[in-house]
Amino acid sequence: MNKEIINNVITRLPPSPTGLLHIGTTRTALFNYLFTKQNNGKMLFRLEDTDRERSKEEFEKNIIEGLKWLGLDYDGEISRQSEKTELYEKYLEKMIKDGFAYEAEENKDGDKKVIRFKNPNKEIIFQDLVRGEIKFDTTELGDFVIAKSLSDPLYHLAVVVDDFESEVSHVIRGEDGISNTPRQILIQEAIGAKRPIYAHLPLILAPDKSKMSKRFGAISIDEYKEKGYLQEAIINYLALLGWSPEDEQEIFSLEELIEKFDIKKVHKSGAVFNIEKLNWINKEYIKLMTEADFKIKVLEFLPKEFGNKIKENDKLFNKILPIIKERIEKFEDVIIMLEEGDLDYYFEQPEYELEKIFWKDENDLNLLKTRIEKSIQLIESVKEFSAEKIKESIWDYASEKGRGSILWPIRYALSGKDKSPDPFLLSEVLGQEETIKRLTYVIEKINSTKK
RNA sequence: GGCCCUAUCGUCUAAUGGUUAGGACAUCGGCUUUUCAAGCCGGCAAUCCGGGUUCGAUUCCCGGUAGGGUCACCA
Repeated sequence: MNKEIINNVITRLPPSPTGLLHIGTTRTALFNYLFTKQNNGKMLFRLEDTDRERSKEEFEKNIIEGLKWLGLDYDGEISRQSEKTELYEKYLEKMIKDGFAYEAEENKDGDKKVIRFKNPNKEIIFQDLVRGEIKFDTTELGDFVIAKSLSDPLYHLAVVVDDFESEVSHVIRGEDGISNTPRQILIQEAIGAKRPIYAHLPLILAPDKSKMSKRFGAISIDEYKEKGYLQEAIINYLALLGWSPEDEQEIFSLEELIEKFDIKKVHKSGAVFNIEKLNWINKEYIKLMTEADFKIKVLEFLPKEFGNKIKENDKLFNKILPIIKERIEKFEDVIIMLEEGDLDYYFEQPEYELEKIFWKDENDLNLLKTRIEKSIQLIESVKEFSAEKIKESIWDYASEKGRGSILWPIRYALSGKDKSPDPFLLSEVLGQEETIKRLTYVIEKINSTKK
């Protein structure tokens, strides 16, 4: 890694509060953050809320809290464009005075006027950190509108003034900002602002390769949070969309990303968002969680009623936790486990039909009874009730009779499910007493059918 | 449609003017103590097409095609 530290880096995060924190905005924020941190720079945060109709306080809050949750901290105070109309007015007046802008009738019959930029109609060439040289003939842009009135500035004007006033050195934004760049450069030249260095990031694409939109399910960070994705996993996954390290490492802490990220190695083409890979990464992070953290998170996702049941059986719950950990890739899956009845049987004797307890096409009740009785005997003899010891006690017998013939019924008696953890682990978790109780229950069931 | 951008397995990607084109996710198969999960091992799978430059191109150039972005008194 021989990237040189760039001095006086100032980047910015300019979301407009017209929607929830978007996954694309987040990725842009992340790349800005990584670039800024590795150069010891500052990342400014400003809300582009010049559109008062669409800007909402709830979105503002959502974006700020989302970034905080992800750990993407910005420097300094939040700046709001809606609070700086005098500033823009000053620039507008100057531009008009200098002949770079003019007031114009909006339409033939309009009594309303707008302020247009006087387009010099020239070719703009700019260097992009990820794309190289980009050329643009601004003629086709015409005299575009930069403000509805002196006190009502529009996006392009506000962006340029703000970046200039706050001495932004690097503009790192999505590829959809490329076509805005020539306009903004034109305005920069008109107000005598220095041109920042641009880097346009490839877009995150929906599976059909189009820009991520509402058509694609989850696009707000909130939704991922609600589904039980961890912030580290989201960050990690997003970092790998459009960038890759020099080696084949896949799991990174934020610190490692800051160290290894290289904006010059950002790709040019868009990347399809792949939930499967996110799931995998999330699971990797779940594996890394401490038991205590994992427990808190599971409890957070479980319904209250079930949570209460668990609290009364804390020791049992602690034993189930590793089983849950192995089976989920995001915390929402805990709810699925619960709904599918994969949690209940730890806490209460499961109900099931006796026929289901037979291994494959066996069907001899007497034989089953004998085997269960023998199994009970063996399990009763276990002193140290661990999965390993339980297995030892019953292994020879099971091998002799056919493992499925013995182990399936035991497992079924304990879980009442076609699918579950293995019988030894189940026994250990339930404890010797409960295990024997559930096996005895089978005997009772057999006896009652015989009558 | 104009302008701009892009093009390696299904997806994220690595690499190089000469490689068996590598990895990860997904998928398929096997193993691991009966089912499941996890784990381990293995398989399938890609350089968009056509020219040119070159001894040699996936890599460089041009064209085509395809995909995407953008064309507001939104940001």
